[in-house]
Amino acid sequence: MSSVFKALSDPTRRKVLEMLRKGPKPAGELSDAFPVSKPTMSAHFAVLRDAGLVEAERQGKQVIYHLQMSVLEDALFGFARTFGWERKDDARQPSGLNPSKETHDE
Amino acid sequence: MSSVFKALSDPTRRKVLEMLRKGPKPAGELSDAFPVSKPTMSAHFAVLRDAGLVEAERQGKQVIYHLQMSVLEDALFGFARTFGWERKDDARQPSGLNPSKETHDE
DNA sequence: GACTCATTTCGATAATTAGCTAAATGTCTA
DNA sequence: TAGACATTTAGCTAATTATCGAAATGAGTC
Repeated sequence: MSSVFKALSDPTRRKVLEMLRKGPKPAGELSDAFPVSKPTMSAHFAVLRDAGLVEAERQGKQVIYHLQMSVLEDALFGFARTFGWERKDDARQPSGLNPSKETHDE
Repeated sequence: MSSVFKALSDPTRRKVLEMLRKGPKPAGELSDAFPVSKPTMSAHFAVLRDAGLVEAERQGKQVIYHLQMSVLEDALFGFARTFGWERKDDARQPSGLNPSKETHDE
């Protein structure tokens, strides 16, 4: 959970996630949208990957990044829920499913 | 917005916010709940203050910290909304009120 | 196999962070 | 005003972060 919020604490990374909202995109296309070097963007991707917020899929020469909505969802609303907030259309699995979903804090 | 997520990226600070959920508490009482020094906790409070997530009120010798729910709410759901999620009982002000509410990103 | 393209890894640097102890500040009480 | 108490500031260190250019890797193409 910390790693997700850490990932979200950078505006570049938040914008990357927003770009991926519309669908998977190659690293290069994402990188081109920001005024920093490719290696720097690659480091940002690594932070997002480590937080589980995106997944990388090699496709020929390119690496395609996919947004993992559920991870974002779980962190955001999991935390919000401890403050008594709920989201509309809460369609979480009834408990019993989702065996070891790493819900623990830290 | 970055500063809020940065503040939330530390488990100690998240737990402080959760403790404050039940009501305002003095710095000392909050500090005693964690296995780190008072100065370290004071630094955590400063991060939370700078993010606007808490406010400090001097009351005699003590400093009482108050949770600013609305700031947490705005950051969490403001971001969630860019992903198409909504919160139950969304009672935000109809637009036109809340003149310069600092909604800009970064 | 050599070239090119897309991306990541390496190695470096500057800035930020979390933590500590010791010292300073602010406020009440005797 | 001298203590005592609650908290913060100062000064330090070790670890992490964001950034870069250069080099390495992986995958297709000629």
